[in-house]
Amino acid sequence: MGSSSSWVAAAANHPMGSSSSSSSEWEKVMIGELNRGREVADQLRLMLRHTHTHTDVLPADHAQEKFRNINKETGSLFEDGHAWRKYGQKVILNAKHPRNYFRCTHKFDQGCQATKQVQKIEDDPPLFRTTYHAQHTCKNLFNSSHHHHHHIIMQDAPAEDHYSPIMWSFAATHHDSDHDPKTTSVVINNDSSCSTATADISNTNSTNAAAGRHHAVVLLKQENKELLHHQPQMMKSSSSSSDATFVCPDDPTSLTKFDSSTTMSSGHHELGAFSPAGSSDVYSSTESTHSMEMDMMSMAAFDDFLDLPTLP
DNA sequence: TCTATTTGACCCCT
DNA sequence: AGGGGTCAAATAGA
Repeated sequence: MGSSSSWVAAAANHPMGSSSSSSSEWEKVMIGELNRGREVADQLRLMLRHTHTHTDVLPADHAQEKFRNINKETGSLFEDGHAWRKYGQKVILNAKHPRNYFRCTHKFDQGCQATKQVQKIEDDPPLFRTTYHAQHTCKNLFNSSHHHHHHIIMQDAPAEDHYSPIMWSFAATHHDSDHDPKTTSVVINNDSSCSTATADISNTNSTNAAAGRHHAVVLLKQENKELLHHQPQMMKSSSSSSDATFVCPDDPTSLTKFDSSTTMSSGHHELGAFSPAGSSDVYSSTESTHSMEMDMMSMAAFDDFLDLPTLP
């Protein structure tokens, strides 16, 4: 599993790894977490047995080989981490449903040539075919080169305890152009322990922050991991110009917990369908000035998520 | 006002 | 001619 080895690399580069006595311990924790992740991934696969995903490499001449198309069939629409813009819809001969055409949002500002087509090809059970047509060349944090996530900076993680890596994924929309979209800090506070993990994420696209998607890996103490499933966390988002708390633990309406039975409309929230209840809950919240959505998923779900859109 | 989606027009290929 | 992919004007929404 390619992304798994990248996490080991991330662990080695982690500030915690500088303490030699704890680095093997840390590695053990990571490997244990990854094994658990694999188990959950298997469960996920079972749950999604209608979501059979296969890769279909079209026969093409060798000159076109680097533009191989990827064909995926899934039981639901899924968020693949890229910013897409719909530019067409066509009725297809002998097809029940129209074909939808998307191109990368960064086609013009970065010259990214990636496109995809999405078409519902079955009603009951629902089945969607997604065909990717070119590699992304745009500078998104969450693009196909997911082997470089270890550059995410993590701080304030004491070395002597057990930690679980948690992937936080959020989309941020800055309606206010005064906000500096280049750096966002996420602080997660466990109110029981007050342990804090901070991740700084660089948004490389300052002109189109609305399309930016941020990902942070934070470490939470194992004994606090249960809290994460039952109780909202205090989170803060800070930019250069202001600090804003966008999830308030005292206001349950500011944080919505999704489970696998929840019907979700946007592609972003389709991730909920990948989350078995109890092991990978997905939270979402909206704050008025930042309009920030946040998901939490287990490493297993994250790996699954990563593997879906991967191109050769 | 700015960005995303919708939808008929247009264009290329077979 | 017509099927499928893209364009772009109109429209929607934030």
